[in-house]
Amino acid sequence: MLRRRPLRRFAVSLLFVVVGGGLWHLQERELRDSLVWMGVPEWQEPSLTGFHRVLRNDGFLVGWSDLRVNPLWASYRLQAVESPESGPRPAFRRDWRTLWPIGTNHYAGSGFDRGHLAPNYAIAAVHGRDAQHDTFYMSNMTPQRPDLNRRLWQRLEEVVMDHFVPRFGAVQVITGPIFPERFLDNVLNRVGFVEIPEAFYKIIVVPGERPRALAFVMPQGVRGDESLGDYLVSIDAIEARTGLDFFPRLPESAAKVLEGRVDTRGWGLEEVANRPGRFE
DNA sequence: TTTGATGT
Repeated sequence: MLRRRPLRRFAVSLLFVVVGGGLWHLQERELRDSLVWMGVPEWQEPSLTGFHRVLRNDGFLVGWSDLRVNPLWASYRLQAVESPESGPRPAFRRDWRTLWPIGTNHYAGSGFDRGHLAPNYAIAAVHGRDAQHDTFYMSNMTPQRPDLNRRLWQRLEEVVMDHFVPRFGAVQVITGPIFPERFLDNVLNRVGFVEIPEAFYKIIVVPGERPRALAFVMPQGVRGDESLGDYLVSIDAIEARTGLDFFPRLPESAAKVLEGRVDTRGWGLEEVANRPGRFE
């Protein structure tokens, strides 16, 4: 009798681990699903450069690559709010989850900005103060040239929050960096530990029965005053350059329609494509 | 400052 007790104790412990772990997993999946549309992005084929782990933040998810020392994507939902406000700008923050020592001065003197993926203003306005703080994690930053970050990219983010969100009521955004095709060609092109992307993508989806999407790719070397329309691409084109599958749960037939072409009808892009930036 | 870096 006494001899069987350790075994029983082990069985009970195992039960707790399995049930508890299962519950945790379910809850985690639910939380993730609430922050993405049609599934968490996946890599199309197993590869070192595609590997990422998901960092969950307040209001947004980040796919973190320990190899590129970059966020490969950030995903968040924006819905219309009565009076969008962001409050004062928080300080940048080290993120210990990255393991890599990326302090807030990591980009100093490099000629690159600490460019947000999940944006400060829109996340703050929609998801509140705690979420805003999370956008200042260094794990949400990637090296961006100032003329892109402060001008063309800023204009795009402004159009998303001030034009698309009110127009459609809610949108899902996925955004991230694009690296040269061959990993080794760019492996030493870094700010400290952080690999420097050659371009950035942003995908905006209006969820619904018949979802619509608009997608952009913007290279580092812009002036900043270009028309947003010059950078329209299909989602397929972005998947080809990143190796990611952005909406793994979207049925194939729907994906073909949504991802295969550029369709600007109904977005009113021409009204805002040349809107000047805020800081020029 | 709806983006940031720089310098004190």
